[in-house]
Amino acid sequence: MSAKEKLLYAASRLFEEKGYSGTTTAAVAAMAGVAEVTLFRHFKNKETLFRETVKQIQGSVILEISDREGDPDLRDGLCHFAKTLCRYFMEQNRTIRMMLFESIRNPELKDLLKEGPMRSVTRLEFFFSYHISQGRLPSVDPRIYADSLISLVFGYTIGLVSLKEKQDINSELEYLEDIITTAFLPELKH
Amino acid sequence: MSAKEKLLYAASRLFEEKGYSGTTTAAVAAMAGVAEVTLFRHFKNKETLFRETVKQIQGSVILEISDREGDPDLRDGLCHFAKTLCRYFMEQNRTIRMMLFESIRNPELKDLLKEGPMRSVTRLEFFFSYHISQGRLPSVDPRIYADSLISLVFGYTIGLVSLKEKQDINSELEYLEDIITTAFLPELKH
DNA sequence: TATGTAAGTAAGTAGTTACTAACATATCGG
DNA sequence: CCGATATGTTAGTAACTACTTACTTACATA
Repeated sequence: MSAKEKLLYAASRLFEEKGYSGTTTAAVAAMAGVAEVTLFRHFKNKETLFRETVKQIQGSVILEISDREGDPDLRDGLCHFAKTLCRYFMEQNRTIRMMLFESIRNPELKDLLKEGPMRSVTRLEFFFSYHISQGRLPSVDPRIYADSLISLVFGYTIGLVSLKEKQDINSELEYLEDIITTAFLPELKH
Repeated sequence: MSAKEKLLYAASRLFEEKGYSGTTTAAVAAMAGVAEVTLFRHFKNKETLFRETVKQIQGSVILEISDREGDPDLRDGLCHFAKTLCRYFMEQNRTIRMMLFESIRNPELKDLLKEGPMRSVTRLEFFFSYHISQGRLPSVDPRIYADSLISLVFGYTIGLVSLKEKQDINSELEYLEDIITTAFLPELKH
């Protein structure tokens, strides 16, 4: 692993935990096991390091949720989608929370934040428009369904990790399934 | 206004915008218009100032959402609740995002975060159990309904303010109403 | 053998940061 | 009016912070 890679890896862990101003260049270099001056040879300044770090964090996001797009069972597809998204938000929750905060002062981070969730909105829209075309849902703008499911899962997961002491992932996923079949599109239940 | 009050007010604005490590005691004192040493006479250290600030921020939260608890119209009550909550999350979004981030390193902040949203969960539970008792909803645990509505509104609002460039509050509230009547409990629609 | 490249070491700069000490002044209740 | 309490002023400290400079080492390639 090159020095630059080591620095980016260390930086991602530190920025994620301590945010921009809580992270020092000395700490990043130390965690990467390289000299601090090497950091400044690869990155013009701390700000540049932060930006490049954020880019590669978000670049590593792979959402493997598309494999149910043509699922014949709407309810199953929905639950699968929700659970996958929930797991993703859980894994990335610290990065997300950090970026949610840093984007207050650095609005261009919004674009990077969008890349993750927004891509899933498009995916979900396809999913819903397919099921609408099959007559399984009333023919309204599929974006409404997509937005609401993503909002629901996002809110549920971030609330979960931010408020609860300890989480048992499996029981949380089960509860999420309950929520979806009971309150979200309950007409699906039977 | 006493020096202490001025300090707490300035601190709340700065911590909310820049977080803990982005805020300096000098800046707080300057914004409050008092000498920095006065800050340390009222608060043992920066950490204490932060904690007391956070306490009073959350202490000022008044949720006036209870006035529809016995509403005969489930759909109207729900929309009213959701909109009120949405407005609250919008107003408080920077504080919420800051605390969501700071609670990564300072887990005791979770308790303070809970006070706001959690109180509304209880309120909502009453609302739903009333309508369940009236036979307007299937008799499941009302907490499921409460959790999902709060998750939905929370996720929607935080997503909104964090991703969108400019928000027109009224059209966002309308869209939220669409979401609720279309995707959340759609059986209410008629 | 010569040269370029990536990394290290060591030292330092200029500014910031949380926090303290000592002393002076203002304000206010009794 | 007195005395206590609150606040200001000034100065300082020790550590930290982002970033720079000058020079060195190791290795690969021409």
